[in-house]
Amino acid sequence: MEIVYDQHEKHFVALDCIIFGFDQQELQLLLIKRGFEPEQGNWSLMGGFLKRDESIDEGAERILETLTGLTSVYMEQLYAYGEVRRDPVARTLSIAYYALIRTDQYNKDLADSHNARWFPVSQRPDLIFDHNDMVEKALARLRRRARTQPIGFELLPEKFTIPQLRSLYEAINNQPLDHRNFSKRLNSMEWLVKLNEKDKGSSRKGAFYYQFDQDLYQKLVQEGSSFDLK
Amino acid sequence: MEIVYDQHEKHFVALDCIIFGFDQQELQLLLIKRGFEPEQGNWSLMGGFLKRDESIDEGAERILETLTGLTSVYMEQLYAYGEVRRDPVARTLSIAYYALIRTDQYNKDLADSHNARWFPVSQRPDLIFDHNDMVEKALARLRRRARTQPIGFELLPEKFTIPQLRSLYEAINNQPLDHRNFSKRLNSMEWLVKLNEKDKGSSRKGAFYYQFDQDLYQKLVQEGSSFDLK
DNA sequence: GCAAAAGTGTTCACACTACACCCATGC
DNA sequence: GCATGGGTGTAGTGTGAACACTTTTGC
Repeated sequence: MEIVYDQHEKHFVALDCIIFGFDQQELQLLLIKRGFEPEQGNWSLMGGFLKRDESIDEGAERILETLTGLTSVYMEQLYAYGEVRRDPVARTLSIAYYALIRTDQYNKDLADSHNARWFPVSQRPDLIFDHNDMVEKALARLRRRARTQPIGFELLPEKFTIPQLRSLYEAINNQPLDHRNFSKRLNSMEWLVKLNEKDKGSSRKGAFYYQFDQDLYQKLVQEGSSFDLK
Repeated sequence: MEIVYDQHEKHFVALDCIIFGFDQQELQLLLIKRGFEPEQGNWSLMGGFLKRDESIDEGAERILETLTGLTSVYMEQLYAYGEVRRDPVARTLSIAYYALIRTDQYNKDLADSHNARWFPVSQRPDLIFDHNDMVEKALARLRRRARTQPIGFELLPEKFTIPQLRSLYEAINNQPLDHRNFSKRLNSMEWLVKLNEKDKGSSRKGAFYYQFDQDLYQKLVQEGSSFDLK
């Protein structure tokens, strides 16, 4: 059957992952040091080639798992990069995905074995090929998404405090937020579940833990309410 | 040099175009009737295969030009589709693009020769493969973009009236707009240039023509102002 | 003079912003 | 008792939504 397409050319298709994390201070990026030419020794995104028997989503998940050991992670397709000479070795398309992971849950040994390291996004090194473009686009996308969809929680532990969440949003948008207004907005969100437990890590008084109620959120969305968190 | 990638598989890469137009009444979609198997006789998006010596953007432009004769059209990459069996003939990725064209400017003979036809988006036929998904995603993207970027003008003639523009926005969002509020908002936009000329086509009184001042808009954006048109 | 669409102004309510004070606790 | 971060309340302002009337012109 494939014969009818045989007049057309085939292409290498890579998948590159922009992996974001949060260390309670700054937004972080997981990068790998290339162990092979070209660009050996330089930093790049984690990537790999698409296989015949996997969808592109599956391919991206496989690559993320190879580096971090994680599955069931928030991941979203970012953009397809297809300049003719973007890869100097051979014509290769790349479909970029970005992922949000919890920095305390990935497999450090795996990451080490790939020479991976976390960098604060604000101090990331120059990357190979068009990977800098990818990171910038991912950042822009993350900023927009964090505003309109409840994805920030993917970067925090299950239980988090409001100051932690605020700190995350400050890191994502790289600007300070008024803590009273932020709390006020959050407290008006029905899907935010207050727990009877405090985090004493960052203050004497302690801050209450909260959880995101995914099910309730879904229900509220279906009823027409929407997420908007500046 | 290509040898280092030879262990990896190559893939067919298609480009599919969601082509939007506006007939002053409804948002339209340019579709083609398949002249070959599989799915012969069914409706689909205009598509084609990526060539070795063109970028994916160039490929999408080529395919649009093949059908419409148009170049320099507003086009944006939408999404990459890569389910393993999305194309029953052979494993083929598709990168979808959407385009906004002026329905009075395309080459009708070319379109006819491809068995193309305009459909109101609300009455579009069922499409082959995953093309329905593509159209839905394109519609969602168009709605969002039209709000935050001045791309609606791409669907109107150079000179347009405020009622025309409103009608376009009503068509895009499929909901009526208050004409006083719409005018008020528009009139507060500096980049809207009022001409000394009226369109008498749709009323006795006639409506003034306007133009979009691209240069001024760019300048205003750089000064930090932003576009927001509900 | 009347029908049909274009154009303009006002009011109201809500949401966002800015801003200041009290609370709980460990040392 | 004091320093540190957590938590709450209020007043002012600007933006968006609702809504009604006048204008122009061809017939």
